[in-house]
Amino acid sequence: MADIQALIQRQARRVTSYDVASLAGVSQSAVSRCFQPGASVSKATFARVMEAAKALDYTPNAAARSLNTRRSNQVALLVSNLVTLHYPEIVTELSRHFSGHGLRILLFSFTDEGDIDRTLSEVWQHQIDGAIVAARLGPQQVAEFERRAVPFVLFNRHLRERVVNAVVCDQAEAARILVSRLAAGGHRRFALIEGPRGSVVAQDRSRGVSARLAQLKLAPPLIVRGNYDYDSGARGLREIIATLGAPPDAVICANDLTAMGCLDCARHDFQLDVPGQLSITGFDGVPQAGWLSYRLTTVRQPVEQMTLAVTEMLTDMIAGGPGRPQQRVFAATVVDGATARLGPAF
Amino acid sequence: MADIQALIQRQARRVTSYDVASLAGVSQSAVSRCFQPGASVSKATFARVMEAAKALDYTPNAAARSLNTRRSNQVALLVSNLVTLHYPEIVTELSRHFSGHGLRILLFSFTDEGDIDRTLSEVWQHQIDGAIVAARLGPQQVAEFERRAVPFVLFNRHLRERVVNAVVCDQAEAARILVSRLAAGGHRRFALIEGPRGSVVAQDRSRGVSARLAQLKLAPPLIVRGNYDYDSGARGLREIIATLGAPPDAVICANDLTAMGCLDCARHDFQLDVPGQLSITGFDGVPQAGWLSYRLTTVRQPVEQMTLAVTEMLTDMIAGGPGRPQQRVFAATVVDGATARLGPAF
DNA sequence: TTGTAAGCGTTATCAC
DNA sequence: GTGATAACGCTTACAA
Repeated sequence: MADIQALIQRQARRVTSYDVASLAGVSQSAVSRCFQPGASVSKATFARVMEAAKALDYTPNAAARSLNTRRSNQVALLVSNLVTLHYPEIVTELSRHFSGHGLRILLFSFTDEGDIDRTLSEVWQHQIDGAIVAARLGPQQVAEFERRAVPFVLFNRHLRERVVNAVVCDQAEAARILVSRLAAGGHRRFALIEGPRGSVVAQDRSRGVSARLAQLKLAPPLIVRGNYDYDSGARGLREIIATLGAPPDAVICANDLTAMGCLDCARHDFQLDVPGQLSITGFDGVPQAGWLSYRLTTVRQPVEQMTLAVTEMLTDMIAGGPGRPQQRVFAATVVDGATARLGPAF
Repeated sequence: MADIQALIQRQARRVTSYDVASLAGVSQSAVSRCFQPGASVSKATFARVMEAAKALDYTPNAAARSLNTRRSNQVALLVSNLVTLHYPEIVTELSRHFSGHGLRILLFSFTDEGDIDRTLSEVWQHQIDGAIVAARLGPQQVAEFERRAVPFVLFNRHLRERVVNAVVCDQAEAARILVSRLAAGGHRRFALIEGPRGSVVAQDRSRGVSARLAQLKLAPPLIVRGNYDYDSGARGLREIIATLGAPPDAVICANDLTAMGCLDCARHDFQLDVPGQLSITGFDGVPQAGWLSYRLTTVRQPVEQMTLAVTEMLTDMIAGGPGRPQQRVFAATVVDGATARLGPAF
């Protein structure tokens, strides 16, 4: 008893496996084994060790463990804050999924995507077991991941140059389907409010739109630049109407946020009937798009499935070595809302 | 040169400070010093070491470092996903602020707040330097933080029993002001769509509303339970109207999301003129509340200031020991939108 | 099954 | 300013 008290006293100095060992009357390595998954310990020792551990409030020191296992059980999540604002759920979803595999998320977020190099140098300091990258990554940065043999998966990004591990949603295909159905609904004159220049996703969407319009022998869209935010919608629409002198048949917005801004501007500022006089569509399928005031016609990305795929890919790589790079592509689905006159899905 | 090549070859096995030392022709401890802030190294050695480090792509091993400094430079962020959905920005904001102090955020998120105990046992494994808790924490859990001498700050939570380190927004006061101005605007019959039972913030808001109404000698509000989400708004309003047989003068919603759901339901389903026939208010001041379709009358929490305060408090504690517990209270401000007839601020 | 002892890659404490 | 050397708290052969 006095023994326990003495040890508890020392606890301010941190309880180690030695303390537990001496209280339980076993060796330190026995204690260590008790805290490992498939160890070889007798029922009796295990019980005594656990009792002692509980009495002392002992928890293994992760730093020491990771020092010789060379695994930190930590995964870096690199996100630009654009991502967190649009899909707040992916951060917590990833955290939940990974914690099921005993992995924790170490967060690296940044405003300016140019900061990525500085961020990466911070990343290397931590002995992360892998990384999820939901931000722009250049070829030389990808090369650094490979040189350091750190498993990584890109989220909704890809490299044009070659295949790297990535989970993406087929944006161009989504755009094609959307345009097809709008065309089938009778729209002829299109405008497009683009996303920010730096975004590959935005580029894919824009290209998909233009490509499909060309295929259908329709006039190319009037393109104005946006920034993925709510205000871009109103700014974009004003610019479009100013340029054309009248509303087009349809405005395709780079994402839902922009579309909702555009919609509000069309209705409140221009008193336009949407979709009577003008169709407006978004991309993403965020929860707000479903709200009664919007019921936006959009294209939904299967975010939940995508985060699951990321988890699966990364944990596999961590467990079993590199394997060959693969890209998992998910299809988006059109959400037939109340802001566009879509033709049949044929 | 051959030397460098040999070392680079071995890099697959991980570059250590010894590798750098031997390449630079100095001792290992010299290398170590070069990577410490206020070390004592000559310009010459520093230069040579850095050159060698760059050549080998050396980065200090954080696990080893934290093993004997007893600091991981990691801070745990405990959030229920309610928080992340409502304030997606706080996660990235905290990450940004802390990274300015050389601290990284280790994310612990959970759906069910009951999971907190299991989560905490995971937290202790990592040698975190501190914790931010944006989730419900009971007295015994607070005690555990204290017993383990882990600095922590509660975000928008507090303990009824005693003062612990916390950054909060004065919800009750916010509710009082809101009710006062609604009363000054001529409202007499109030209804309240509450937040989830478990939320202290929601409770404070409810109590503030009831207390102020009582003070003003107005009838107590009709209270219906909600869940902080968009659907709660419509469900709540239907229940209120069913119970009263007619709309009240004002519906105070526990948060913006609920208020927007309530607003949409009032306008689209009940064809009510808001704020002509009915006033609706929220709490929080989320970005969506400002959108043209809503222009919600609400009460804004100074989230940015609050995250800054958290950062300051926690980094101070990490640097300078415990200090005495303090609570930093911020005031909310009424956002005079277009969904309620508010009286003067007097 | 259990104990002994050698790392893991740093930082910290000394002499020099 | 610099270089030995002892921690830090664990995992992991290897021997018993």
